[in-house]
Amino acid sequence: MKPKANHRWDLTPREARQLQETLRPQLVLKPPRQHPQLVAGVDVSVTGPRWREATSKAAVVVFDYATLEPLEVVTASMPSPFPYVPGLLSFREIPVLLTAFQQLTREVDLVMVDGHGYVHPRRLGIAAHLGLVLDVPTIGCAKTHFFGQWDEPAEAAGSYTEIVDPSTKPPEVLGAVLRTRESVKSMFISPGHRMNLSTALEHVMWCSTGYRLPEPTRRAHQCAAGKTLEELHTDWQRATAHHK
DNA sequence: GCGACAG
DNA sequence: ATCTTGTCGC
Repeated sequence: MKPKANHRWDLTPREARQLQETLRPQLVLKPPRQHPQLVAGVDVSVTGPRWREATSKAAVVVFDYATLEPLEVVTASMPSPFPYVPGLLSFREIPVLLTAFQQLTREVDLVMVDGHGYVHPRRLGIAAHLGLVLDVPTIGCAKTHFFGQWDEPAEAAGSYTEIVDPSTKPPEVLGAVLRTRESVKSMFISPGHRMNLSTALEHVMWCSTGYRLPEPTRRAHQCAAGKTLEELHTDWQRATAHHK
């Protein structure tokens, strides 16, 4: 998969925020009609104390949507191009992700990103930004709160509450806090590009197979740490056999 | 000015 | 994100 609308990434924080405002109106908050065939999970890890000497490592894992069988794993590595700045995570993590995506032999239908999407001060979290660049449906799936107000959902799996921005004229619904599994810490879900909230929640629940993190994100995190496709496939076969 | 702040 | 050990509970 290659970028369909790439742009410069070596920007100052101020320029980066301006670019986010420029890209914002290009977001499509409507999902495709047909169900996805291939879903990908992505994750980035950064090593090193000072970002100018740090290395970014990315992993992209592709699954068959219907069975969640892992089909392909690609990784990439490069010097960290940007420091961590709240609100500008995409400028730190997307460059190495694009390098990984270019190695993919398949065109995926859906990408689940480790971070927020529409839940963002300028509605352009990393999931939304990546979706725009690749022109692919994306979902933001974050482990912690970043922006907006919300209440804790009930303990049952599938329970959720809305995340709203109270500063808008009427308060805008940005995403949802979702209990992916009973009695675990909830996840922060929001649409990225070519997606809406209700469909995003359905996809995340479908991909949540007994762990707090949905399978694509959980596996991508493991692969960024060195796990191979062969190991993922062995795990999948064991889990599939045990589930029958 | 103060607190919050994805990964 | 990363630095880090053992420990409580289903």
